[in-house]
Amino acid sequence: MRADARRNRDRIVEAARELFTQHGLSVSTNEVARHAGVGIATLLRRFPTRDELVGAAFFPKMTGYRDAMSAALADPDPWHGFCRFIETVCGMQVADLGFTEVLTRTFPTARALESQRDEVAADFGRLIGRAQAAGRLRADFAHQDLVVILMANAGVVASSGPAAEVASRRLVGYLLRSFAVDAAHAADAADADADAAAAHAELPPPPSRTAMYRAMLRLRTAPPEPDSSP
Amino acid sequence: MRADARRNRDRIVEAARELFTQHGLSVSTNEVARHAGVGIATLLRRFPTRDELVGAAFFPKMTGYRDAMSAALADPDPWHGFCRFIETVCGMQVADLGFTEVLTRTFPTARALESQRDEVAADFGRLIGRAQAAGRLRADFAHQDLVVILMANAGVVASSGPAAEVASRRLVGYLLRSFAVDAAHAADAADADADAAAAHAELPPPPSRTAMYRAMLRLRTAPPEPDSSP
DNA sequence: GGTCATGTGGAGCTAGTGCTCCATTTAGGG
DNA sequence: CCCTAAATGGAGCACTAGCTCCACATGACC
Repeated sequence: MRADARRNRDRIVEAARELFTQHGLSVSTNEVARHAGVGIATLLRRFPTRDELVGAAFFPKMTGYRDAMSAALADPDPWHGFCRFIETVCGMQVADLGFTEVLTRTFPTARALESQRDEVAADFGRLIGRAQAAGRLRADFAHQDLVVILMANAGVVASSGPAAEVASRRLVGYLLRSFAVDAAHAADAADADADAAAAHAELPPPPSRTAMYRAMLRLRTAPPEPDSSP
Repeated sequence: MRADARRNRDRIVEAARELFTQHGLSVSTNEVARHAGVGIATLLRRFPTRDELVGAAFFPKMTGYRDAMSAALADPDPWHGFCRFIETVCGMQVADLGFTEVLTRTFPTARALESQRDEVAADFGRLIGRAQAAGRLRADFAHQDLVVILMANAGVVASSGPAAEVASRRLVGYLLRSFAVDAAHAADAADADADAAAAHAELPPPPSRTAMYRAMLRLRTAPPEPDSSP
């Protein structure tokens, strides 16, 4: 790759990062090119699809996301680590309008981005397990709930403008309180899980993992029947 | 008003209702006119601003919203009424993509719509008061939290496609659990409020009412200083 | 320093938006 | 049944979007 090409590529990514952060993913391709000081053609040649541009722009942020997970798993207090992770990630959504959307979608062609997301998803299972084993996270918390949390927080961030930070904190505060095992029951510790689940059977079931994955692909239709005939 | 004009007006409102429900408020004016079988000019003459069209299209839904509040206030069990209201309204969001947005915005020029919203807001204060007095709703629940809930649920509905119903129920389940006074503390009843608030001081503060109102106006900037000099 | 593959920018295409203007049609009171 | 005020619809305006094409320029290897 020629030096000037590399330089332009970097300028495009930088411009995309800035604009996406401030205005969300809806920013037009033209505007990114203009802001980067390059022609539209240059941008389009480098990033033929929007997903690739998004992937390049948010790769560093996604690394930050993974780091938040590493920190959470390294926390000696599993429940504290769990809470910190949720708070940190929702805070990242508040600070970056584009990342808010990135966390509730999936971009299949941006492989580097998605592989980081997958790592976090895998580790999230471990984080949940530790917090539940410690008797602090309710047994009815499901892996899929992370996506629900991120979508809910995205809604608050997208709609509440300058109040986003306060409103988001409030939502996260409510949710974490709901995920925690009641203080009154905490003494029973680890083996209280079954009890807790039974006592709070009113909690509606989580969506299936595949349903949430399909949602993140922005597929608006039900999955096709595996029937071969029309 | 001539009979054919009235007929066309009704067809426009009906078309808007259908399209907004299925695809959200982003549907173009042209498309509404086409779907209604009238010219663009006819639509524009009847509804010079988008807000007026939205107002006309969602007036009946807003009446349903008010009815949900009436039913909640009529419930002999204040806590049950409170929960039913939240569940019903979030269910209305799931069933109608346009209404989802209507509930997180305000449309100052659509007076009939907004006056119904205001009534509900006023009654919501009463609903909260009753549920708190009954010792079932935590004292730290604030009036403004309704908007936060609606925005959060809107985020889930907007992003989770066919899984919206399940995901929304899950979110609402978590939230209601968080709003409830702990079963362990419930015995203390009404005068436990102060205790409950103190014991759960970790809950972040709610956004101010004016901040949320400004957010619903979709004002993306901080309020201007009341300073007269530039 | 010459050469050419590599890279560039913007004019130009299509498509869709909100909105205006005006020649034509039509309802409905007399 | 007729006549006019009321109502209509679509062509036309200015704008923005994504995306393609191609004449031109420039970096880097020899």
